[in-house]
Amino acid sequence: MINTPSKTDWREGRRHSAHEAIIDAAWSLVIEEGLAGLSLRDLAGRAGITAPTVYAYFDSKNAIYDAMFGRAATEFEVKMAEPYECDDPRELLVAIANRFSLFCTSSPTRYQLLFQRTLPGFEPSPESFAPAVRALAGVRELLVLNGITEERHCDIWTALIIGLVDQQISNDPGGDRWTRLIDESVNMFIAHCQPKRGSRKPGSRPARTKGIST
Amino acid sequence: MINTPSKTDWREGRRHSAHEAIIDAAWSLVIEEGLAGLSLRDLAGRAGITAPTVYAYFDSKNAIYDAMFGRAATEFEVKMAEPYECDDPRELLVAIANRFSLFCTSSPTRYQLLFQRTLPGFEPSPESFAPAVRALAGVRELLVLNGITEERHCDIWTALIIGLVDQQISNDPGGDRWTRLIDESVNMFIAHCQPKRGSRKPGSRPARTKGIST
DNA sequence: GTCTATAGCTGGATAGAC
DNA sequence: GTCTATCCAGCTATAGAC
Repeated sequence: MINTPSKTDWREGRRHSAHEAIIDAAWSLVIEEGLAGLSLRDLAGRAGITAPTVYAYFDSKNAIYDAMFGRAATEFEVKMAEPYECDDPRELLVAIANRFSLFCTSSPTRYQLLFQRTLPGFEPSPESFAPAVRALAGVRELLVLNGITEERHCDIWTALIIGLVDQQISNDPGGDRWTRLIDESVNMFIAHCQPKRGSRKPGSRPARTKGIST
Repeated sequence: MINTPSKTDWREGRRHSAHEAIIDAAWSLVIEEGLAGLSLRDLAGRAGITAPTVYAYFDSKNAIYDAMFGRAATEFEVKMAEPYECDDPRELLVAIANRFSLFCTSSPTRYQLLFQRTLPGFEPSPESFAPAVRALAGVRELLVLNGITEERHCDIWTALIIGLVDQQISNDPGGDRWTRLIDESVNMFIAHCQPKRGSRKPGSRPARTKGIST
């Protein structure tokens, strides 16, 4: 259903199909009412249609969540793929962590849908999930640039950044009590993963890549 | 309501009041159906009573969540306060992190209620929250034992451990991909917070305590 | 595609007899 | 305290006219 936009030009002609307008309304609604507060009535009202009309575009409520997930994942990929202004590998790591943090804190609801699995019975489709996977592969590349290739170090990285973001959103929403610790945390992380680094060029560290792939 | 057990012996005589039995049923239900899947009908059925009878013990559904939160917080306090078998401050940190991790992963639903705020419109009462605060104060003490007193270091600690637990529960439920990294992560953390420590006795490091209290 | 109307269900919460 | 019966609100989803 999502992949069959009925041949009308929903990309060239109007730039904004009814399909997209519904997802617009859905996002504006869940940002106010929470992820679980999405009802088809309210959604339709906000989109300027009636509830049954929604079913002309989506098969079910979960299909709407899936489209919302897909948009969020695409936004994630686009945001993370923007060019960086620095070259130093360490600063790149700080930059990507800050960018990730900003992406998450700027919309906790989006963060909740993308990275926490709180909706009962909802699983994103592979198509909606794909952009997020690509974005995370980009993160992995930056770690490699810093000579960090071991699986467990990558896992510590993701845990560290997610932990900072999670604490920020949960315990100091709107503030910066945890996000301001990103720079220091990256230093801690790098110092651990590159203990013997002096002034050598990064990326030249021979590290065996053991462990499973993600 | 919780603090007025109507004078009957709900601690000596039967060891298990009806009040407690309902919370038992509530927990067994949400563990199967998820936190949001708690309905008064199902709950009553599981407790061997009818739905209206629940209102003889709790004023509302949120009051039930609050009692569930209170029990979880007490379990948390009890578990974290158990004596440790080691004396070395670093090993104490590893032990407490592992204990916390085990507590969370052994019941993701309980973790979700206690540490993630996912229930719309529910806020635990101060009385239910108190045990969790006391338990976290114990964690702080262990950090001080390691000479870690600065606010930002404590915040990095909580973020790091929460991040490991969160990734474990979200991306490898039932496994140990992230929890097995606790020991190494504690090393990373301590190396950062105690950079100049040689063989000096821990706890004697003079550190100014700046920052707000929690 | 969009509407009105409504089915069918589940939820929290209450009334009142016993 | 516990029950039966019920209210009322909300939800997803469908039927069928236009």
